[in-house]
Amino acid sequence: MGRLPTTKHDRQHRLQNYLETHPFITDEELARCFAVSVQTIRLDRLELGIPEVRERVKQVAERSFAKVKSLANADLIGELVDLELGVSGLSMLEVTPELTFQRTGIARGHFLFAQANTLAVALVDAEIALTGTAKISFKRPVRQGERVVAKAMVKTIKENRYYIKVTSRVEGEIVFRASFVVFAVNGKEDTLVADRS
Amino acid sequence: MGRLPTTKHDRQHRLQNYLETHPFITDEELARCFAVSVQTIRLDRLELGIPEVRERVKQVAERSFAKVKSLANADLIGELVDLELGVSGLSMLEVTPELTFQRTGIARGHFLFAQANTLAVALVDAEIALTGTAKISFKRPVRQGERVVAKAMVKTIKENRYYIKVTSRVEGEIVFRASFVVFAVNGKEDTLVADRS
DNA sequence: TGTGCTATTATGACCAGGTACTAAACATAT
DNA sequence: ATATGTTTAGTACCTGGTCATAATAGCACA
Repeated sequence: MGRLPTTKHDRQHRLQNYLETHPFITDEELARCFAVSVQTIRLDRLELGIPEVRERVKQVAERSFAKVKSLANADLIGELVDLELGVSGLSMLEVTPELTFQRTGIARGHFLFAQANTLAVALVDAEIALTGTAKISFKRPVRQGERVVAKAMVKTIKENRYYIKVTSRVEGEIVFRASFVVFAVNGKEDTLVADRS
Repeated sequence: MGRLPTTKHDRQHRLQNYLETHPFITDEELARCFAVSVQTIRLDRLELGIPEVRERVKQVAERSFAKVKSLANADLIGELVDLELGVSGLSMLEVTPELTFQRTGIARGHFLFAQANTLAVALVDAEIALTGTAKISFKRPVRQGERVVAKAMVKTIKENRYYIKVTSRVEGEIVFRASFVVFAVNGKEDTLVADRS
């Protein structure tokens, strides 16, 4: 290699890193930013297989477009794999990095809760189901990459109150437990759902 | 107005709608799609104040980039407005459409839980804090547009266990209550956090 | 000292997807 | 026939590139 082995390699490295956090920057701006010519930047991109701005912007747009949709429309957290209305249900949740504390890689508790809660609510055979109370217990932390299987069972139904138990496991080991009281609301909202809108 | 009042107006309307669901389409493609010339499309965009493809793509990219970040990196759900470590804390959460059931406009319970839980965990003065158990109670449904204020108080600390109460209100009215037991974990993970990684 | 090698920069032709402007064709009501 | 609104066409120019070619700078090595 030449006499400036560090320089070029180093610059390309920094370029790559920089573009990950600033995907919307043009070659011209990059050139100014790295104090080299536009052509050098283009050569670097070529060698590194990095597409032009517009392509990068488009990629970001498409990817996060889909992501926002999937996150926003998630009426259900976790994938429903089995459901017998009013009786029992099963849901699976893959612990992706988004669900964890970045520092520790441990899943944030409320996602386990969310999985259990949405499953419990899904079990209820009514137009609208609202969680009333819950007792929950985290047995051990769940880490990135683990697959959480939540199993819900309806224990009792009294009037419009469903008593539901959920147990979440990772490879058979219990990681989370919850008992829910869920209110079934049909048609007009009753006193519980007293709101003035 | 002219003799084709429907046609033009109607086309522009459809154009606008179409672009909301397909923001990445070029004028040429639009022209083919609406069976008019490219110039007509450009005039329509001009009249409607719709920017060119690249600009639209960029907007989508920037907006949803930020959104994904804010959703994914939300180590904290809700905005922390006050915090006295180990004593008490206050957090606010604006109920946006993403947080609600689309059908009813009622906030999904796990977001209220998440707000309370992250607040409780934030209160703990330790390297890592993990929720152990919780009792929660939803007092009334919260709707889109409401602003939930969660107030957390540390009740007791026994060894590494924090007993924390959280009360969430909308305009003074209690909508949610929770009691948490949170474990403080410093340095090496102890038996509770028994994992084999 | 010249030769070779790499890295960098410059230059020009070309492209997509536009903007901005001018002009012409078309339809139709008065 | 003329005025009016709609649509289409054409041109010059812009940004942010690709691709190919060439010139230049810096240093090693024999």
